[in-house]
Amino acid sequence: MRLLCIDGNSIMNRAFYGIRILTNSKGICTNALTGFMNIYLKEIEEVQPDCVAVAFDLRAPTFRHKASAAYKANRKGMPDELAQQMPLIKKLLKLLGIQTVECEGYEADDILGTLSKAAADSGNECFILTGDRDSFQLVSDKVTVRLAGTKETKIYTPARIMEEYGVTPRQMIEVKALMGDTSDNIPGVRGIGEKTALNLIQQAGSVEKLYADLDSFTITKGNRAKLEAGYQDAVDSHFLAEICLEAPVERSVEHYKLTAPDADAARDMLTELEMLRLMDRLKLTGSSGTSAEVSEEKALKLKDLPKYECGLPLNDEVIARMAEGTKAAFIFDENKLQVFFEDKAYSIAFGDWDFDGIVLRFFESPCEKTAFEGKRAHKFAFDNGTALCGLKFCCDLAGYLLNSQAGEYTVENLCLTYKVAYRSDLADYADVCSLFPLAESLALRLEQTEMLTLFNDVEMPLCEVLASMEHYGVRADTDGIKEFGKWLKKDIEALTAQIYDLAGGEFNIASPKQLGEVLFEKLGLPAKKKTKSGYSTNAEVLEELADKHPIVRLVLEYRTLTKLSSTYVDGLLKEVEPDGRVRSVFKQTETRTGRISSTEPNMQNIPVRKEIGRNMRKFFIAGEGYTFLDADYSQIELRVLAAVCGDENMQKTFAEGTDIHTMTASQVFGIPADMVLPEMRSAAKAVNFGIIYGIGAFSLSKDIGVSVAEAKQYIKNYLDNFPKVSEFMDKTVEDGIKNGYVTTIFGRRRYIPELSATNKVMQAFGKRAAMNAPIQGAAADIIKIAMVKVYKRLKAENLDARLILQVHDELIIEVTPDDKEKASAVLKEEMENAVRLAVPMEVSVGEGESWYLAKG
DNA sequence: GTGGTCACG
DNA sequence: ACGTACGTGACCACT
Repeated sequence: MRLLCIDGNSIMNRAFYGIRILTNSKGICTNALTGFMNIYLKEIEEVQPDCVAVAFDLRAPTFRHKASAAYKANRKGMPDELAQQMPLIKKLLKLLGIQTVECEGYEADDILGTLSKAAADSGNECFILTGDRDSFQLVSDKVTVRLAGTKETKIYTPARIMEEYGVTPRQMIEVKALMGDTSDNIPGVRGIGEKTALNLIQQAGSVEKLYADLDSFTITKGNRAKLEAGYQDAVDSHFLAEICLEAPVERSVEHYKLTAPDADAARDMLTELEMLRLMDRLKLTGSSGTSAEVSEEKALKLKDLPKYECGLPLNDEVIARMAEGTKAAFIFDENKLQVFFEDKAYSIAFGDWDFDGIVLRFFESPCEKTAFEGKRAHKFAFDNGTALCGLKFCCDLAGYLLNSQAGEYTVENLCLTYKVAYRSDLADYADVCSLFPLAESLALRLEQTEMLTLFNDVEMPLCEVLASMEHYGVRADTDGIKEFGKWLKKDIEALTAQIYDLAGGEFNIASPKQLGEVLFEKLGLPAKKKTKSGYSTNAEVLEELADKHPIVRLVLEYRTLTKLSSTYVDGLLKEVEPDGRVRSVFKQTETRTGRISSTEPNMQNIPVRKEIGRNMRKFFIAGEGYTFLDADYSQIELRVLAAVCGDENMQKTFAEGTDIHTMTASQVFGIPADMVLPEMRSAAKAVNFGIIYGIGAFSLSKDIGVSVAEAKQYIKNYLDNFPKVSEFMDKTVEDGIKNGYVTTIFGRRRYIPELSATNKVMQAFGKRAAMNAPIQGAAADIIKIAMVKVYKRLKAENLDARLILQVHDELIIEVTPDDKEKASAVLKEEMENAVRLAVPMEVSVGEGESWYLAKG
């Protein structure tokens, strides 16, 4: 059996300091509870224990099993806010069927020690979950310590401890006896720190052996004196450092088996504490009308589905019954089509007679359709000169809206999450058989979360638009790309030779490791930053070294050219299809903010900022008899910010069409707009970006090359001058912490679990993500809405024009010269009027036969 | 498979 | 004392 022993005090402590104070409406603190349960649930998932024991300290003033009367007397008492939560966590754990253990006169550590030994002795596996390193001495073949740490849980086995400290787990006691532990009030030998203590124990093996023969070990004079002076301290500390393995607690592992929770009582308690997210995660929700119950009925209905009705052949006779008003669910990939219709699962596979014909006739049938990844079907229909009819619901898109960071949207995962029966025994048909009840459960959730409109009006129609874009693709000038590639390769060869020459030998310039060795060791350049695995050699570091040695410039140049050559020239040529076009895949369920992403090839990161790279865009050309229109939103994110926070000054600037960065500069620097210098404007621009990203003084200072103090001042000036922005950001973060998610004005949600992380760095990240998501997300919503409208208008007006690319704030259309004026007007109009906000949206349109030319 | 780097909005 | 702006994807080296 697997026993998970948790150091309750230590984990509560970590949780408390990891999350800022949270309270319910009555002022009861809940942050440590939240943090504890987050860690607990994650660990349960990873460890999969059969038994769990949570140990707590219990201090009795009168009795101590350890000698020192002053033992831990001066350990800092815990703050009230944490102390209040201790009885709550104990109560909650009991209600959840988890055993808690406390023992008068013993610390949590002693209980962990006793239980881990008992478990190991009876042949079971034990995992100790704690936030501090005191328990390392307990590690053995059967006992693993899981250190709930800053970034993630670190796992300590005997080998890991040997690797990190060079001693055995038991020797950790000896080490601690020498170095002491201030937080545990173990004195240790005065003046001996961790390094020395480890070194001595590595040599001697134990305190006893060390003192038995101080002469036979390598010890510096000073340390020798310290050791001689501190003998008694070492002996006392050794006693204190050793965790007790004999605490009088129940030692049978069986005793700690997880039992069924008292769901009603737990629900009441969590309702009282207003910890609804946790309730949801513990799957305690649902006695009254939530999705769980509704789909429970569905689950029953699904189970009635007889197995033998799966896998019937899909033929025209069946399709003929799919009249208007009937409903079908389907899953399609290029190799097969499965359809659930009239309580039976039908199927046809590639290679079966008339596969394409039957698939297309099904797609054209007027029945109402529910699908999984319906974009594939749209694209297949377009590729075959027809269209998919009646698609009402894509489960993957619904799953994405409900939680944009769920990762993989598979039918099975969604069924699991949204409580729909999944019949694995139906093998290949399990997915399609679950689709209807799944869609129903998802639709209900969309309604509850107020995202049904976003789903029906934006994401569903958009998947057809994306399929159409994928269908058309973009024409690529392969000869042009190849020639550019040759030119690049020649330059790269010349650079390589020069670099080898300056380095005094050949090496792999593309290897950061080898490059680091050459620059910082062989050539002795000053190393600025380090990464986990060596010297940092990124462009920022190299840029600073550019004056120090001629090789640095060449390396930078080499990087630029090889990037172009490998990623863009070679990478792109691989993706060109026989008809001379590249067809990127636009992913609709990938980003956490609501943006779409582009792969194979990524058409959203084709170079533009520097001229050399920008040349790549000359090779994306309009098809024969067509030209490009390129439209982009001007400062869409700042406009969104101005609109949602309600700052009149910003709104006025956009309404009047004056320059936002100049206006910001005049506010930040406190001077009239006509006195703003170009440097000031560019600093203000950086501040504006920073605001959108969730600002930090350090990064801003780095970005614009001023001191951190100055950057701080800029930010302060900004927030003082735009108090509405400041309020909006505070409110957003607050909402994020309260709800666990933030939303755009269109209702798109982003859950931000990092906000309740135990780790400060992660939490800070959570806050920045919370501030950014409503802005980046709303901008994504707007262009998505525009795409749907543009698509419809181009069709309705019968223009020979089609959307082919989207780059976050930019749309590209391929159009005949005859229709370009009309299409241009449609593009501008629909983009600018996609939504009505407190500030106008401004769009500029360019035209040209290549992407390079069309983008003004 | 992960980390480093760099291309884009 | 640490790490450091939001969101992506592709390529290379290296384990």
